[in-house]
Amino acid sequence: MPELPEVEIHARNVHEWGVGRRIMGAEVRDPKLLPDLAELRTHLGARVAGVRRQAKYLLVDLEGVHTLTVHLRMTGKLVRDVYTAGEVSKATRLVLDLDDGTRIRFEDFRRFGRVWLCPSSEVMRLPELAGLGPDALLEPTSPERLIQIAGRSRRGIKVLLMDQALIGGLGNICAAEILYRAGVPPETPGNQLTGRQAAAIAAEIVPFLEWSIAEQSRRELIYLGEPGAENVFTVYGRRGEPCPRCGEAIIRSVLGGRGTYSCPGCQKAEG
DNA sequence: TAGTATGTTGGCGC
DNA sequence: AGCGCCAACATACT
Repeated sequence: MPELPEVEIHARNVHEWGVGRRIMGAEVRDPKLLPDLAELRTHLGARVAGVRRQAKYLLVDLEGVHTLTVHLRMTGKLVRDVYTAGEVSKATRLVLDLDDGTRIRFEDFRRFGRVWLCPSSEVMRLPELAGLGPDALLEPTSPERLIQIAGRSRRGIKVLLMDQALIGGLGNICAAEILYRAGVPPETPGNQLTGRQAAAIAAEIVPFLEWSIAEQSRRELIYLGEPGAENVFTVYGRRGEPCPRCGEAIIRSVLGGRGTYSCPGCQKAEG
């Protein structure tokens, strides 16, 4: 269930596997994913010119100025295997075969993922991407901007961090972990955030993202909840466990309809 | 069995 | 307008 770090890892993987390679085969196994298979087929033979990430979107630029945009949503993954004729799992929604025998499969058992194909010049005009705020990693949020964003809203700071129109890329895990690092309670209304708190949050965003990317790059990417997954996070998914810093039990609450993990000892209200 | 799920959109009501 | 809440999407694991 990917957020910015997981999508970044996917982007790096697909870059490594695909850049300079020609896409020689495309099989859409779920028409709902990409109804216009014929359009994709017109790009067979095109080289992959580049792979980018914008917030939680993965952009595969094809030679010939078209871009394949992918959103993995909750359970999407792009995996590589060596070309084999025949069996593909039920979760496979798209198969791309490259000219060196590499096969890239889009696996997505919950089928929430989405793919778009459009001229590269129009990518950022897709309704889904047009409303995105600055990317959390590529265009770091300054304390000043965070104060500006937060000050206008009564919503909880965690909900604000997750609002893709304000900052692109942060999801439920990132928001919880960043607020834990910053020592700020997730329910703190934006307009009650102190300058110190805003500065602490802004200072933790990029370091957390870089840590998460590096940490999860060390092994095969397995989402929490999948068999064999290892929870590398400090508070997320750890209700009842002792905080490694203060020893108090991690609590779970609900904010904006999402499970929210925090440490009552380390994240105390100010002012 | 009920609860939970790292995402996003759209609707309803206050 | 802003905000909270809920359902929908579809499936698996505990």
